[in-house]
Amino acid sequence: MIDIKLIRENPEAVKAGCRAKNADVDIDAVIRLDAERRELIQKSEGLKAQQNRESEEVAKAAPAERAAKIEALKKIKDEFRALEARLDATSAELDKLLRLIPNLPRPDVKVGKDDSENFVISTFMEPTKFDFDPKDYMTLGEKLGIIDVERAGKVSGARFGFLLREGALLEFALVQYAMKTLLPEGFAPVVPPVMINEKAMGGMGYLDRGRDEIYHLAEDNLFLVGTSEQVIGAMHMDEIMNEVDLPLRYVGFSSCFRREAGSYGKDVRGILRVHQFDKLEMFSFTTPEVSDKEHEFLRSMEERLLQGLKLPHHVLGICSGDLGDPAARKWDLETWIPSQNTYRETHSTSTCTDYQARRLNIRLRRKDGTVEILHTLNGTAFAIGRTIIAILENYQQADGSIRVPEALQPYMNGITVIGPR
RNA sequence: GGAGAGAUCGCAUAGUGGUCGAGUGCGCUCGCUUGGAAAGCGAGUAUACCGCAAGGUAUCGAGGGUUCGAAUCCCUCUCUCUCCGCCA
Repeated sequence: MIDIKLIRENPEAVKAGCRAKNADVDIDAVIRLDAERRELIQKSEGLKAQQNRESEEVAKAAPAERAAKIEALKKIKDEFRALEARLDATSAELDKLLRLIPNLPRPDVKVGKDDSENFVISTFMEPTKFDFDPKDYMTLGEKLGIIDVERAGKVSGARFGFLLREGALLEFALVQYAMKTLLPEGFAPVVPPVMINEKAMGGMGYLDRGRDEIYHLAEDNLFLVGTSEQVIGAMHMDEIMNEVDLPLRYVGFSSCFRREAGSYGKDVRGILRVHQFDKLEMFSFTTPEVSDKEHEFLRSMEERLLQGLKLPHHVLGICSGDLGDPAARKWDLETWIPSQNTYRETHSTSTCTDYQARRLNIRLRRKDGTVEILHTLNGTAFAIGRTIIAILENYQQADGSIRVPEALQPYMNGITVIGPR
């Protein structure tokens, strides 16, 4: 949610931001409803004040006058209730519209209509070259017995997978490697719940849009998280943090669940796009003035993690039209996938400025005692499945075996090459 | 899953229809005192919204109801704790 004051004071800037994000929202209606709401507040609170005042007099009144006073107050009570009903309706309507307004892009974000206008910022390493015919990760993974989607189909259905043996070990190695890299930077590790309630999921804004991506456990009214970002953000809702405790950084490890509704036909084979995968996610709470710097920092962490694995990748600047609602700026890291002869998204980092925090009511108390909304940011440390895909394909050898990236070797129980069984 | 108890201002507690947005203690902040500190003394110590301001309104787990008036009475829900069952 953006700040209503911003709309009052600078509606043109908000309209421009919505245009840049291809969001069709009626800002003028918001302004009208806001004015109406404030007028109703003044009227109803004035009436309430009168009622409160005169109610007190009832207690002091002589018994003879009491009945008459109470009779008069009954009228005020009815009037107040009518006004209150109008106020509630107006507020609800305003709130509904307000929630549809996306976060505004930061000034440095390129304006563009969709992903075709995203642009490469930097590139690390040349695409991997092979002096043999490289295979795709599924061919490699199945042959090595470390990925099994066929049996996953048997027990779960399409878009699930088993990671087995060295495949599973790679997951834990990635976790260890990421922790070793991130903990010295002040990230607190966290294993969050993956089932969250309606308030938390709604607070993160995922129920207004994209609801059909989310698994809902109807019997218990719980939702499966699509990313630990949803839990880590919500875990501090309705809290006021002290300025001295910021930035507060977490690195969360969790399974992530996505229905992938509407992605039929895309990436159907293998484990690139599945209903369940594990992910390490960075999350920061910061003061507003340092959030842009923190965003750069999260991106630098992502680059460091990928560079340590020596995986070819590039950094993509996401244009305004391709930003999600909460994001004010986003960078994606795409890693080279030889079998597809292209880069695929493995990492993404966004600053949500105060957009999520306002909905979640997460604030900061300055040293001088003033209170304001803080900023939230998130970034992928590793989407494990996709990173394993990139490792298998880029580190494959002519005989179908896989070299283990040096950075992961300390965590692989002595395994340096994953060979056929 | 069964039975019971509870949820008040950072913490601990008081408060059963009007003088309660709310007392007391602890904590914290500032001041006095001191060579310095402790103790002691004094003052302060929530958030949001509306309003140019004065000020007003709301919030005692959440939502609804009764009443001229609700922390206090009624209903629903959530969470916490204890015992039993089950379990990693």
